[in-house]
Amino acid sequence: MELVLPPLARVQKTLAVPTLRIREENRNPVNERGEFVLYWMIASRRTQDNFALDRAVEWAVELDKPLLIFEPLRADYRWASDRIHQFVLDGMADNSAAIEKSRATYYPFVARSKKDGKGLLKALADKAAVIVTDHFPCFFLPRMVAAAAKKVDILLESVDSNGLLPVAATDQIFKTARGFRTYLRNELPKHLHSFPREKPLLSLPRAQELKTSTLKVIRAEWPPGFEVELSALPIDHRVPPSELHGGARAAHSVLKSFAAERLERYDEERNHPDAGAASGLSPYLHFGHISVHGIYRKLSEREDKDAFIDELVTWRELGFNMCEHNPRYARYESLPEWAQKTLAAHEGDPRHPTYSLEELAESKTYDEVWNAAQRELAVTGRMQNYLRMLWGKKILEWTRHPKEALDFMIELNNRYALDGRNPNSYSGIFWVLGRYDRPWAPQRPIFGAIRYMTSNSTKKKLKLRNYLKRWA
DNA sequence: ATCGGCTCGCGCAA
DNA sequence: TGCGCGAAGCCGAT
Repeated sequence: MELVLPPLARVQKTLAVPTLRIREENRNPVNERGEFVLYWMIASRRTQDNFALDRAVEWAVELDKPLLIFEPLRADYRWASDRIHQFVLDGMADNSAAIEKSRATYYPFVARSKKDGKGLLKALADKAAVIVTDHFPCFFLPRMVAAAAKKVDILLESVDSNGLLPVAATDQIFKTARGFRTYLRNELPKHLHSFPREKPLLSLPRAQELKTSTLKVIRAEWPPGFEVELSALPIDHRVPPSELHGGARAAHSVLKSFAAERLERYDEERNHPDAGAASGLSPYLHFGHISVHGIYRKLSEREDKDAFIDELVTWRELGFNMCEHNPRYARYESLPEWAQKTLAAHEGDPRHPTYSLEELAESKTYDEVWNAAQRELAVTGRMQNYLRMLWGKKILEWTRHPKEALDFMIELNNRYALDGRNPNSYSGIFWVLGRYDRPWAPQRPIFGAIRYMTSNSTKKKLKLRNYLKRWA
């Protein structure tokens, strides 16, 4: 049975940010003489339904200081590309428009070189009273926040705006969706009372706005802005921008069309590429352009919401649970025992053909279904959900070792997928190798007891004629 | 089109 | 200790 959640109207709500979501990243004091509260926006890149922003507003009210929202985009992280940059830049334009209308000040910053931006956070911190940032338990973000916490002299808090369940609610690592679902049924009602504000910027105090002179020197050294020539940046230009427009505005229009046109068909048709019943929200969730709370707020009254809510909450937050509590979430060794054992028993099985990473990247296999899925990924930054599973299973079949399959899946997914570098991407990739799954008979070459999938069965089972034509 | 068999760890009931 | 059951499996029998 799915996870069934109540309509929000039936939930009594409070506005304070729950302490479970707040973590002190260092033991430094608040600087009462600081000129502003600094919100360092790194994952929840939005101005609505954002506990971290709410927390920053709480500080601004308490200290009666202005709020500075600093949203940086680095160039030096792995997989930085035109595609990822364009999506984040789209989001910055929306954030700029929203913050312009408020009492807060916006400081978007796009690094022009790999070293550009070094020292900027510290420079801002030296003028600030307290820093609030986002807690995102994946990719390079936890390391970056920990390093920053050491470097600054004031209190740095990170706030978890990831899910309906705060990641700190439990230390338990769930091995199955079923177990997690059972846990959520009991636990989630306790957390639905705390919702982030729909319009937190309206709650800012009347405090004097930030004086332009305060940031004069800093602005001179690190010019703010989000209008930038992508070709001039030291990022991967092989991965072109997606046709998909990023940002909170686009995110809400996708949510609107999903609610109006696709949700009612979602349960029945989500697996069929030709049906176009997917939500399309995953890229926006990844970059924080929309939140699970905002989505739940919009859909909670719908009677046909359960199948989607199970994806959005049970499956999505299962991945956050893993990344938060198992720092080795991206390692082969984090697979369940039975999976490692059965894959090891078949290490010596012959594989043919095998493909190189770049042959796969360029869709140069013999398999038309697989090539289509990979082409969709490479061109759009997305891949139909059922095909993602088949995509991974075939990579396992076509590589020399399951560890190479894992490396290739991570590389291709993080390079091309807008929603790569995210807990859910790792769940999907590791599911291919047995995580959250069970053994399946009969034992097969290469796979052992790992669930086996084939392109022929997929073709029989799914409506994908148009999809194949489109990506041929 | 639908069904059973394949297989095993987890979590709950007893 | 036993038992039901699990993200979307595959295959062959009916």
